[in-house]
Amino acid sequence: MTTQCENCPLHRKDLFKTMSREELEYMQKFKVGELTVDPGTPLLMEGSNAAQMFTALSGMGIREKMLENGERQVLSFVFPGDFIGLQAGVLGEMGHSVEARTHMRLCVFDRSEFWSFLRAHPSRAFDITWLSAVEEHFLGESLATLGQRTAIQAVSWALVRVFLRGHALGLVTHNQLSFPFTQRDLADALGLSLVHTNKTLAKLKDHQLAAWQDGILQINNLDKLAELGITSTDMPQQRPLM
Amino acid sequence: MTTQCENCPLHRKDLFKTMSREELEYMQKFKVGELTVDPGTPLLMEGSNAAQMFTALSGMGIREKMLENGERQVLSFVFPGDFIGLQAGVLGEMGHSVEARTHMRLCVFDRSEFWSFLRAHPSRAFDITWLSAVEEHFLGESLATLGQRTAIQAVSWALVRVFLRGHALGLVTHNQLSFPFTQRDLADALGLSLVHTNKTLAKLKDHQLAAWQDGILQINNLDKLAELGITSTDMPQQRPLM
DNA sequence: CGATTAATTGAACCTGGTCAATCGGAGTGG
DNA sequence: CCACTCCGATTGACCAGGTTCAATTAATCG
Repeated sequence: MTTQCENCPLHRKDLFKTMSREELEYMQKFKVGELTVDPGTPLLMEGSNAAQMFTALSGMGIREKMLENGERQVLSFVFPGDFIGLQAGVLGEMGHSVEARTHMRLCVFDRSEFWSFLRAHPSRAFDITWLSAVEEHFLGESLATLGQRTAIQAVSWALVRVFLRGHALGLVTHNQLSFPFTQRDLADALGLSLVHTNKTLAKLKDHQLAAWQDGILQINNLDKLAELGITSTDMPQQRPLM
Repeated sequence: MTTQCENCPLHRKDLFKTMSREELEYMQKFKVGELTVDPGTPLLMEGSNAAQMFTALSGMGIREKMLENGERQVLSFVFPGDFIGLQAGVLGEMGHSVEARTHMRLCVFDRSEFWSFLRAHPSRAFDITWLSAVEEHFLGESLATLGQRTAIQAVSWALVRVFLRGHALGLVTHNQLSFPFTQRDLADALGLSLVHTNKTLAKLKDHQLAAWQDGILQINNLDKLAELGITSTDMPQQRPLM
């Protein structure tokens, strides 16, 4: 039994642009079903020509890319509301893999109808482009992190970004956010070794800035953390939901 | 006197999808003029809400991002055919700056007409999304480079990518390509120090793999270089031109 | 209870950064 | 024409941020 789009728990959140009744109706038509997966389930494979695209409704995941020598780069963390599989949708091939890290519920769209959908609803084409531009923006920031920030700056930056995104989604209570990833995931996202990531996190805890244990990220001093990470505490702007 | 789109030297190149007469006509309408700039001219500023978007017709440039501590990250090199300013066009704010590195000629579009243009021509909306997805794909590769490749692997990867892009544009003669950037540009693109970038380039020259002097990049052994850079020699696929 | 996975910590080591000096070419002014 | 300056490239010496290796703890699970 799939949820009606009008009852979707996401599109009422402040982070997302409100959708008109009409928009909800044709999104409902575009939607072909729902998918529920367990932690560790691969959703899309790098290099694959997937037939489906998704919007994450709940749960979290990871976008990652493997090198031929076995090294892994984590590109970003997947949060509720994220659109997954755009590259397969337009390029016909994913440049990275996507994997669930928690139990996830996803809204499923059919790639074969993507083109006619965009053609019929140009405002949604614009929204897709918007999302893609935001992703590009974020990857640019990540690039600057790996290239120019030191380890402690990078970790601080990452925790701030994650926390703000979680906050915008209303997932933060008492400055705490569920962040169900491993230190290895974060290390591979920042291009740091696991050991050094661990020691850097320990430093942040010592300095009473942030603590991340048992899958819970607690931020004790967001402003100081942001300053250390050479970044701001601006909230993500409202974004469209697919 | 601006060039007619149908006489555009770019859209006949193999790298770009051929455009129908009809497409050429409405691109011609969308185009508001041409811009010619000298090396060093800033085209778009990070954080700005630019009124214009461009397609590079000739010359090369650089996309870059500054951190508040003064560090610079080069995101990518701009080649002929690149669309510039998508972020300003849809997000209303650039996440990076774009600067000319050579004399450049650019095709100019007006942002205020962007939305109505996309609405009127959904196939172009799709192409824009396609370009954005390719950019995202590339930034993902860059992230993997900064995060996972060693210095010599990173430099090799970069030279291979640049060379293949140049080759696809027909800019390569006798395995040589004009690559009018400084070692500092490359260093800031790869997150390496200038000194180490210089020494790494020297190694590649010693090993008879690639030489880059006086703005000319010469590749002596593309396959070996690609292998060292943990990448492939696949040519970029055909792309739309805006 | 053994096996597996994540986190943690110490110690040795090395890739790549920083500092500093030099060189060559291009432009500029006297 | 020469002196001077500026910029990019180059090289050597030293150093440190971060990696690698290795061992331990703790939690989960069949």
